Amino acid sequence: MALPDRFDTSTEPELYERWVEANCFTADASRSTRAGGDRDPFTIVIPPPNVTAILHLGHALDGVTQDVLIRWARMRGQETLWLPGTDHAGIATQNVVEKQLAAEGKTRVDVGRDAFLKRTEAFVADTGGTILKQLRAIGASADWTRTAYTFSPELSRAVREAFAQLYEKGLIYRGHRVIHWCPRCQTSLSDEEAEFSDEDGALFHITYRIAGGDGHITVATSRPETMLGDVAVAVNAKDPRYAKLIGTNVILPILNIEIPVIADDYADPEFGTGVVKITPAHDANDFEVGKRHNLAMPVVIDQYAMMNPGANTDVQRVPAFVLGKSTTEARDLIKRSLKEIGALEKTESKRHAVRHCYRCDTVVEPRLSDQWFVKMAPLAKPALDGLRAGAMRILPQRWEAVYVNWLEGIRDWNISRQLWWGHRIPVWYCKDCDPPYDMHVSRTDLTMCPHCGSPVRQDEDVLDTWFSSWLWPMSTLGWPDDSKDMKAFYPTDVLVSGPDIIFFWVARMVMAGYFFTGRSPYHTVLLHGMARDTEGRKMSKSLGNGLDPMQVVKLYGADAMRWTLVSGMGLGADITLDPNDLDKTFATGRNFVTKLWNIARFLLEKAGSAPVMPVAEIPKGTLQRADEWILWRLDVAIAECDAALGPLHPAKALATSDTVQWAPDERVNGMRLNDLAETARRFVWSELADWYLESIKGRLEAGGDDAEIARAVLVHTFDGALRLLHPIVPFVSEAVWQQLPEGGRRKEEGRFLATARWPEKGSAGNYEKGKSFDRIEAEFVKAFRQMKAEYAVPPATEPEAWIKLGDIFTVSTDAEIATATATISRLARVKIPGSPPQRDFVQAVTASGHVAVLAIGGLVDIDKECARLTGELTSLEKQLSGLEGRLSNEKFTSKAPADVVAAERAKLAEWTTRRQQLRDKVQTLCGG
RNA sequence: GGGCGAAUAGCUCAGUUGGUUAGAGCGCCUGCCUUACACGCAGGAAGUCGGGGGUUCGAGUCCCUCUUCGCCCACCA
Repeated sequence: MALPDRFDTSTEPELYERWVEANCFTADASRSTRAGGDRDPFTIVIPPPNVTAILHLGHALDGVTQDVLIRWARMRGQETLWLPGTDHAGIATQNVVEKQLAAEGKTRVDVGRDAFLKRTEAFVADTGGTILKQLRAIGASADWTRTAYTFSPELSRAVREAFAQLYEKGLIYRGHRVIHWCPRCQTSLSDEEAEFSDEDGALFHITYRIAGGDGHITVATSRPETMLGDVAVAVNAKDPRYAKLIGTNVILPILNIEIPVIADDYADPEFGTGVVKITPAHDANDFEVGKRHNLAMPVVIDQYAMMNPGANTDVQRVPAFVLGKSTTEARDLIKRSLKEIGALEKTESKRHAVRHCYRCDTVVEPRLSDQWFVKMAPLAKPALDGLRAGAMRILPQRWEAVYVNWLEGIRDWNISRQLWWGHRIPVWYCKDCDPPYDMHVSRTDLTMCPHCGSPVRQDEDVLDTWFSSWLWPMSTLGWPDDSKDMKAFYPTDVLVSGPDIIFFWVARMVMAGYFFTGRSPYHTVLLHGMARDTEGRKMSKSLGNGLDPMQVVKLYGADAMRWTLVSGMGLGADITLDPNDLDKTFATGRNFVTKLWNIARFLLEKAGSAPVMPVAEIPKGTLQRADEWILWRLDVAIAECDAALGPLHPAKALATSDTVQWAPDERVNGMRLNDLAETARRFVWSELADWYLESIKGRLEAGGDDAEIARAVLVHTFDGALRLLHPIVPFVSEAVWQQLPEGGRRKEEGRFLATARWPEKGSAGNYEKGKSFDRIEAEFVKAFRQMKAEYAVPPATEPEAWIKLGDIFTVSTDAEIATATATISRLARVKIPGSPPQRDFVQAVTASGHVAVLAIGGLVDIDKECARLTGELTSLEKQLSGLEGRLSNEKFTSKAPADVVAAERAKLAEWTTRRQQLRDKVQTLCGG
């Protein structure tokens, strides 16, 4: 059957549907060895994208990486599960819907909580999940029968269970403190959600007069507007400048009220003036100081970051001239006012880190409020121990330090959000009960108080989105139930993600895994890099430098994109792509896919589709040297691909055991997808297509038994190549594989390459002998081609003479090759041998054992050829003398490993021979 | 203020525990539309591996230092 000229990428979706219909991606829990089956499980849970997200390049990178691993594991015969799903994405989704409302001139408060939730649900039902369809388009071989959603009833149940368990063990508590508050989103944020960025600001030096005395002290602050909430100034007790002031009062400018000077180690004598103003309600550190000294905590900034009096305001602390102004306006007004009353000593400009909301980039306001927290230190310990014990590894390994550092300094996690879209906190309050019965944590909804029967009301807040995400590897498999999937697939194997969510997600999942199941949820964390543009900027929607993966799929096909991404990205390294030149950026992948397709076209057109004999059944001795060579190269490629991907599991991981441990020497092995790409490419293109395929053209045309052998070897090796390539380019490899002639292993397997077996080295025999073909390639063909190009031999020149060199191709000793080389050199004296085009080379290595030599006597430039040969000889002699020096150096021979020395000795012999050959050549051609 | 990463051919990047003459893709030059492939074939040019020291028989690889970029963390007002 003839294939079309090009791989029609518009057929990719059809192929995908066929895989799905054949259940290629559906995992069977009962086949897992953990559930009594006969296949080791291999599981990856997808980092769930936001339910309303559209696929961007980051997702594509993440998805393709996982898919390569998943497809590889599947071919390795594992019971493979890639569990897909989405995240309800509390703040992000709520923001989108709020924006829609804003466009209609409404706020969420206008529509009310219930209506807002209905609307958001409808919005998610309508637009959500787009990204999952897009993942199909890039070939993601996920098990869609298990698609999960963090806000589904099942996962919501897991969330409540987790909350309840943590609460019951005293690890969840309600705290009153200063937290990060986003005035736009109107919610608190965790430390991780409030991201730092450096901004130009100023340090204001403000004079506080000493009450009832002379003199003043100077306070430095970057946020003068908060002085309205000052209740004290702090100095360090060890600071001699201020020691005698401790216990006295100073006068807070503008408000003209007296506040005490207190001693606290928080004041750093080295920084600024050594005096710190204390605003307990609007700064997390000041809050701690305030608690230590039992200070009042007047609120002067409201939830919208406006200057307004709030709780604990003992006097009218917000004067009319700033009342109702934003903090930024207020900063200016206060500054002006301080200047007027002569209290502003100076301002110095300074860059400082300002926290921003990670969702809307609004400057975060520290705010005093009641929130729910998770006590993290007890959870962090097993996660640290697990990594140290080798139960888990992070690749690239340098990120392990980041993980450890964060866990060691971990702080309690604020998990309550003042949002509507999310898991409502499963706490009910009873008005009629006295403490401690006023608060009830429940796994089921409560309508009445379990103690007094009074009506109860549920906590208004919802949980941080990440509180559901951190359960993902368990909740998606059925936890808290002892489900079939939990048994069969938990713990999972690899987690693939970007390093930007180590804290948000990766580390927290490990903590949850240990706390709720006693085990790490995965043994390997693979962190890939990010996509950047040619200026090194991270690709993002806001910068407008994004690159739409769907556009790439449309233009070049999913495989071309996958190939470009995989082959272009080293372990953990960022990838640079040019969003303005897609043709150039994806040329690598597009060209490769086309090449693969064309090899298949050749195979089907020239070798036909009749069944071939299994290579292992070909009688010994009937294989040509080139056959053995390509079979040997396939084995080499298989070994290199296996090394690139490394072990599927730690060697010490027993499917049914609770202990998993990476040995130190295997801990950094594998996961080098770009090496897989490079090796497979080299094999199929540089070796199979460029050399082997060219060499058998004549044999195929000649027909007969030898043609059958060539066909069998061609089909076998191309089949092997397709298997190695399939994880990276699933579509084209599958499409081509479907057309391959029947024969050998393929016949016994299923209908899909997607579920065919990963090739094994040496499966068809031992072809080490094929190595000698390398010598032919290097010694003769290349030399011919070079000379031909150098002397500009017209390609159409007909071979004038055929020289019988059959023995050259049936022997491989150095001496015999030397003889052949000399023969050709002698000929060069009168007739320069130019290489034939590849087609002719084919004839050279067929059974005829002929080499074509072109007669171009008139073009011979003996001087030029002599110069070239002499140069080569000089260079070789130079290298040889270095080698001789090394080998006569006793230090080298005694200290270097034996195999290195042996290799050098072998090289010496080889080079010496080559030197002799070159000398002979020079002698013959140039007359000495 | 700490920590991490990057610096290798014009461009984008590989180079696993130190060990042949440092590789690939794209681009470039020469010649080819050779009956699978011009998204291709053959040949070629191109790198003092950021600078400087050091360890070693041997350094792109290990140590120190400097320079330039990038990232993360941190309660310094």
